[in-house]
Amino acid sequence: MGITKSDKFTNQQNDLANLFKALGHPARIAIIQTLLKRQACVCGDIVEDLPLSQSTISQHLAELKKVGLIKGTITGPSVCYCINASAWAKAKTEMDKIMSVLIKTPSVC
Amino acid sequence: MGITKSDKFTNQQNDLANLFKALGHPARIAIIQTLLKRQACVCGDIVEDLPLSQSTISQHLAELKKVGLIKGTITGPSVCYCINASAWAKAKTEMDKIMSVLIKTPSVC
DNA sequence: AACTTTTATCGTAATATTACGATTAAATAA
DNA sequence: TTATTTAATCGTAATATTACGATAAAAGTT
Repeated sequence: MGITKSDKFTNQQNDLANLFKALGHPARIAIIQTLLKRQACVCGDIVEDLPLSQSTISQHLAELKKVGLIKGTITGPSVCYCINASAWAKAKTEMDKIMSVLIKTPSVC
Repeated sequence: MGITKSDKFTNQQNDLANLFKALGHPARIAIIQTLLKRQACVCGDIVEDLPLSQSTISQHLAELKKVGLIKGTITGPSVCYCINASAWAKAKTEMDKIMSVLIKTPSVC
């Protein structure tokens, strides 16, 4: 059918998947890197940096904002975006939780 | 258009995005967790554990295998899947590289 | 008020993903 | 050889994502 059966999985599984999914596009990785590079992080700056149209960038920003990894503050006519450090810390904790076990798992086959 | 412009981004950005993307589905998170729980990790066991059909599970396994996070060994008529610990270690290193900077980034706005 | 700048949203088209049943292929068992 | 078992692949339909141009909305400027 093509619809992801979120209801069949736990909240923990869905949340973690949504977090990974938000980072599962090169443009969104690039946006994060741009936000790191520039301290002043106006939307227009990102559009200048990336080879995508303004509307597409806006969509990607919305997805990152949806999972809370970035936040945007309206400053006059423009919007200042930046990393939401506390959300990243929380995300890292969740990822580390599963990752630290995984790297220690012996390969049985 | 709807096609991801991979060619416009760096290999590092594409690789990292592909890694995250592979983990961006609750079924694939669940599969990883099943592989952790059971040491013997025959495909059929996973199908029993998850509320998805055999063919769908097989597709998800293929995606995880594509990015190298799991490996499968043919043992008779069945296939034994398991975590590829070294690939996870590499993935964790890549993720940590960007994550550790992010959690220290002050929120300017 | 009229204009400009900036970003979000709308409408759309193209591609990708998800899911399932049916079939195939490969190995074992009878 | 002929089943049987197991997993991958094929065919398909439905939904989601990606991307863009055009338009709208909101704030500042003249």
